[in-house]
Amino acid sequence: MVINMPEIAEVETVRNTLKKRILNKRIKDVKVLYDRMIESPIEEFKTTLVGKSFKDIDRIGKWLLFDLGDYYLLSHLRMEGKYYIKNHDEEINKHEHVIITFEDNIDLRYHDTRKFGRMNLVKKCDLDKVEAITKQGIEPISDKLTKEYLYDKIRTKRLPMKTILLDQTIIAGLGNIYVDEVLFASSINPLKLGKDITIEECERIKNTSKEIILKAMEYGGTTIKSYTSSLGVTGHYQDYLCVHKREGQECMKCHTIIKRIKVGGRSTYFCPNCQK
DNA sequence: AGTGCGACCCGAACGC
DNA sequence: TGCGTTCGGGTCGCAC
Repeated sequence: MVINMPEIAEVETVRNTLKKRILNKRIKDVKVLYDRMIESPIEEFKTTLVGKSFKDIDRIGKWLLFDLGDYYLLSHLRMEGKYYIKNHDEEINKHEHVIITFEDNIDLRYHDTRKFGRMNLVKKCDLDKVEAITKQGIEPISDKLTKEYLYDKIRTKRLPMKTILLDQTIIAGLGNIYVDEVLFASSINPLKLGKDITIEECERIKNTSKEIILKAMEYGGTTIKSYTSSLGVTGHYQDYLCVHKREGQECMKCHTIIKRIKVGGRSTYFCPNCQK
């Protein structure tokens, strides 16, 4: 099984890798093969990009921000979005939906099997009007993520912790896989409600989410080196997973059988003994 | 306001 | 190359 959900660590890896390959090259042409992927008007999207170049690539939560000088190209990979660098004369794959061609006939191609990813072009001065960006919470790797911040955000919520940790406006960047791992590492049951979480548990969440994400970022950085044709995510970090996708297997800590349940419509894996 | 849930997609897995 | 159905994943928008 290949797990390649782009969560924050994978997006960071894509960002770092793309920065080495596409910065400061003039964009010659833009093709959009699936219009709904682009939230801006298509013609405006194309004409704004052509002639410009990417000055830098930033990241906020799971969003990539391609810096065009006066504009940002915002890109969210959702579940299966990937970027490829290919020669312009290579055949177009049926899942390649946006093709950005540079003046040296190298393409940056956005590939998305599920067509869930989204792109948007915004003027830099309008970035503070894009709620998807401005509402992003604090990242696990940030020192601003404190137990007090977390406690204050969740102490009145009647939602399961699984759902709360998936809320990008509280902690930005955790997805279904890492949330399961964070809750296991914190010994917290995924169904426990936010209002019942103690400040000590908030500290555990803060510490484990940082550790897990830092480790995943480090691992993503090493994985990418073996990558040749794709700048997407290989996702070999399943080697490090303790509970996610391990239903029926023994818990690494206590040998209890890992269970799978649905929480808020999402598959959730946990150890019934370690996470009471 | 807070919470719940369907829609968006389509390949893989599953059921027969 | 069997075929129809179900599932899943992040996020948004709508209903209550």
